[in-house]
Amino acid sequence: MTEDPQRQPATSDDLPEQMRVRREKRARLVAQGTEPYPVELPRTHSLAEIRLRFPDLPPDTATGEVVGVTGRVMFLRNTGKLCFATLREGDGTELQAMLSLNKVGEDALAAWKADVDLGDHVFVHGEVITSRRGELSVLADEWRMAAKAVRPLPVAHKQLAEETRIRQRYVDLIQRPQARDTVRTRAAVVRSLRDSFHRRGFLEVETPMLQTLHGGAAARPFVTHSNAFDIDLYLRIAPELYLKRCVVGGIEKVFEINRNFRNEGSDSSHSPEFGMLEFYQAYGTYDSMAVLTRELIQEAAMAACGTLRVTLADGTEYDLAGEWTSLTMYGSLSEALGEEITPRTSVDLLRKHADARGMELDPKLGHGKLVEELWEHLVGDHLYAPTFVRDFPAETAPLTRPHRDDPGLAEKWDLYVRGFELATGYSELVDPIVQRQRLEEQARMAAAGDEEAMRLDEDFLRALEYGMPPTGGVGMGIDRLLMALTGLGIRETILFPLVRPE
RNA sequence: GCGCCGUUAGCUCAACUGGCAGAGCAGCUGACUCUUAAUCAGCGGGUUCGGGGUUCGAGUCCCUGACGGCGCACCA
Repeated sequence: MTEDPQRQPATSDDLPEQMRVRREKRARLVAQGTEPYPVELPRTHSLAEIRLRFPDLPPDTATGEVVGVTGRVMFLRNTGKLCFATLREGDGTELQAMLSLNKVGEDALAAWKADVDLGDHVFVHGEVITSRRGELSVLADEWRMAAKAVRPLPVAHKQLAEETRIRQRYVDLIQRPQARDTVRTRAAVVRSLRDSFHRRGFLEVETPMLQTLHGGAAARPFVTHSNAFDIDLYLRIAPELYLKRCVVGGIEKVFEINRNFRNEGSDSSHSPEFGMLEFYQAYGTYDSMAVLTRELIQEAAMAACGTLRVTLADGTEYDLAGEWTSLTMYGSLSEALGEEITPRTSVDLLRKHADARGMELDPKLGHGKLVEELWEHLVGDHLYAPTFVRDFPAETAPLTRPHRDDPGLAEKWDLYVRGFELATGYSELVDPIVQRQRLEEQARMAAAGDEEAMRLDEDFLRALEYGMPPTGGVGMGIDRLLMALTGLGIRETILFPLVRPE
């Protein structure tokens, strides 16, 4: 490996002044035999434990309770003989440390002033008291460096630039309470989903991320290569075909929470890698799966927000309670167009409606895609309250069972929330002969250059041939569920979204 | 992929039709035993994203590249 001349170790002369100063402080600690990064500190309580234990002390109280605490220094107020610092621990809990000359001694006080910067982790040992102004504090009789920060924190009172927030999420997490809240909300949602499934007897599985064929969705995949097998592999775009193999094998209530990868553009609601939940239930239908989906989301909202009237990032309230609206794609589109649209409506007529609304659409689109495009433009983009949109054009859902009342329709719904698609559910196609025909058609489209068309997965078809029970299936974006519950963009719900290298 | 906007001190941002590159916070030195984004006095800190050009003179104008944001297209 060659050395990049730009990345040679910076001499201290090259560093910004503030980093140079902090490195010098670290070096001084080492030189005088003080470990700037000690392996262990005699911490007795978290800051939160102390706050919990002494919630309401009057000003100027001495408790007699002696503790050892740690925290990151977030504010410093050094006066001549009495110093104050605000310490913060990981969850955002803050506690004041006080260092007075007569308690901690002249040398320790001088060292505090000389060595401690904003951002350092410190250990403070002393009595729990309240200051004259009533601030709960630890009055130090000893302090130690717990971890010296050699890079200054950004100014705490200005919002970080969005790019910096994403590239240096660790700083965002230090500075911004909502960044920490989002991580906790996500954890609460994922945990709630797992709890909900376990209560209902579902089994969690993990299926391949590296696949020899990509399938289960219409999307362009990432390609990688196995040296040992000397074959190209795809990062999965969906777990669907493997979860169906599970159902064939008798795992009749199954779910997976894992990442999907799609080699497509990213924006405020799309990320190249995203969290996906898929679940399948033998003898379920798209109707029963819609009920289960609503329950999962409502339970997740209760777990994460404590209410079904969730408050979004912009302050508005969003109500997830009760039953949700349900409409059909063709019915709502007919209403929006003022003209009856059915699976038999001609491509020419659909295109005429699109042209009349100035929509520029690929001339190769067939009936199904045109209906979906028109519907999204006229109806979907405006659906704010949670809404199930039922009965899609059959041709755009190659893994879905034909509708029991109309073979031109598929038993498929999309759940729309705040103008975006949150989840999609199906009565799954289990007839191996029909499924083979559908996938052969997809393979012809792929051969004709459609990069999103599915490939013919012989092993999947072989599994279906052994007999798959009637099954309902659902896919739901985890990041999108977070977006629905918080009102944030997808790059805020993902802790470390993909960004170009600096 | 296309269009528009942006990139200036550690951080957040100013700088008029081209004319000495600034502020707040942070940092350094000093003062202060009850502060809360402490205060007061003083001081330092810049490859104005990179490369090229126009000009007596470029943060500013032109060309080009990188990165980012927004809109459109594709997608969930």
